[in-house]
Amino acid sequence: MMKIATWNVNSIRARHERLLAWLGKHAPDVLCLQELKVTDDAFPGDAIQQVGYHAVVHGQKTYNGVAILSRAEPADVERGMDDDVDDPQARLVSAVIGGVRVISAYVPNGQAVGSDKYAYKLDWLRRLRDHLNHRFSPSDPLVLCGDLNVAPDDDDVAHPDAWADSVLCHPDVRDALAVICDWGLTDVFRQHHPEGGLYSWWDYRRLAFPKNDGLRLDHIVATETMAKRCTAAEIDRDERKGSKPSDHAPVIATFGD
DNA sequence: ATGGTTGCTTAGCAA
Repeated sequence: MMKIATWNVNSIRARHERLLAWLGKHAPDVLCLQELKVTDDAFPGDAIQQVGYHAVVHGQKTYNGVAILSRAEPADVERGMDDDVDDPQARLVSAVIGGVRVISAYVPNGQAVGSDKYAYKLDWLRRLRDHLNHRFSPSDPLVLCGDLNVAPDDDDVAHPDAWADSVLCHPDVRDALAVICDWGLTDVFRQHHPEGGLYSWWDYRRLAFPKNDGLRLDHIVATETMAKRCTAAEIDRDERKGSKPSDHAPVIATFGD
């Protein structure tokens, strides 16, 4: 059994205590993190090691930054994408853990449709598809986890009309994510929750969480061999409660042997 | 009610 989780912590400094508590409570085999907002040297690797986890870190000051925590030792670590683009933003890291290629991704938000940041988002998603194609095979045991900053369907959005054609829901970003999944990846959360109406992100503003005015932006997508092994998936909504939560809740998937 | 939050870094940006 292998429990793989993903969580956009929105600053690992601000979420240090919550992260350690969460690891203790849920004991995942793997936890992909996004939005660390620290450089590698400021990552709390010692505290994480003390609770039994290895850490592979691709950090960045102030913005972005991704990591993979794992009980088993990680191998074949890759940072960023293997392409010609000189991209200073730390948004992708991957490693092989227990024979499974695990990728932690923080897809650009895109800010506003039509902006430079939006163009970068679409290009980044296109590059990710090319990277998968170039580096890996759909027949590999592979799991892509992260804040993908796309709500795949209207039933992943509490108020789809309010978010229509936003950077999180625009047909262009939904298509770009579909192109990635067409490579050979299945949304394992959706596999276990076809009903919709379940969210992983709620804006800090406007009482969005108490009103459950959320979107499902954080995903675990897996190649067929892994999707077939996935026995359960959940969003840990409780982690969004209480004092000083991240605006994202963790997503957890369980894989049988 | 034309709003509201958080984090990083210090007044403005990003989400």
